[in-house]
Amino acid sequence: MSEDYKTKKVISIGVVKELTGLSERQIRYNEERKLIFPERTPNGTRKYSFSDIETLVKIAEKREEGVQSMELKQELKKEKDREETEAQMRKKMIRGQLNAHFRMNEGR
Amino acid sequence: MSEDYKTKKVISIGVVKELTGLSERQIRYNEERKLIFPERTPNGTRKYSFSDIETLVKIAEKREEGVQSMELKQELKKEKDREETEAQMRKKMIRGQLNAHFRMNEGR
DNA sequence: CGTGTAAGGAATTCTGACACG
DNA sequence: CGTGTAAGGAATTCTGACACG
Repeated sequence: MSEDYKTKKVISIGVVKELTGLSERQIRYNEERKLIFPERTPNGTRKYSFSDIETLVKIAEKREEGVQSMELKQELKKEKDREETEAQMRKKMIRGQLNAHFRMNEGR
Repeated sequence: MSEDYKTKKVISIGVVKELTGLSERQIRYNEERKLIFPERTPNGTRKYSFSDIETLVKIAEKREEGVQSMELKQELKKEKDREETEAQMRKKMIRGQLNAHFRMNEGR
C-alpha cells in the first residue's frame, strides 16, 4: 500500500537530466508550461517520479516534431482522461462481477 | 526493458532518510557493513533504489530486536539465494513447457 | 557494535533576468 | 516559443575522526 514506485516523487533534477538527456532548463520549462508537476522538498528542491520522466521523454519527442506546449498539454490531458476512464471501467467491471457473485449465492 | 523502477538507483540519501526515518549515519553504516550497495554518481553522491529502502527498513526492525550485522548479512544472503533459486525454477518451468509444446507439435 | 557530531570542502539546486530568434 | 547562460545564495552530501558504551 502506498508503495507505487512509478509515481512516487523521489528523484532530483540531476538524475532526471541523466535519464532523459534534457537540460535542467528544459525540464523546468516543462513545469512552467504545466506539463509535469514535480513536488518540492521543504527547502524547495524539485522531486520527480519515474512517471514524470516518461512524460518528459514523450514531450521531448513531440517537440522535435514541432508540437507546441498548448497542443502537448491537450494531448496529455486526453491521455490522462483516457486513463481515468479506463480506471472507472475496471471499477465497474469489478462491481458487476461482485454483484453477479452475490446474486449467484442468493439462492442458498 | 531496463525500466525496473524498484531496483534502479536514483534516490539520494536525503530522501532515503525521509522514507525510512533513519539518520544518514545509520544509512551509511549499513553500507559499510555490506548490507546495502548504493551506486555513486561521478562526483561520489550515493544513489539508492526503492529496493534498498525496503531492505533498510527490514534491517532497522531486526536491529531493534538486537540482531547484529553479521547475522543480518547472513539472513539477507539467504533471502537473496532463495530469490535466485526461485528465478531459476521459473526459467526451468518455462523451458519445460516450451519443450512439451514442441514435442506436441512434432507429430505433425 | 552502532550511532552522534563538528569540520571543511565540493557539487547541486534554486530564482529572476537578459539574450536569441 | 523554447533554451542557454552568468550570478549569488541556500541546502546537500561526502570523508575521516573523536566520542560513548
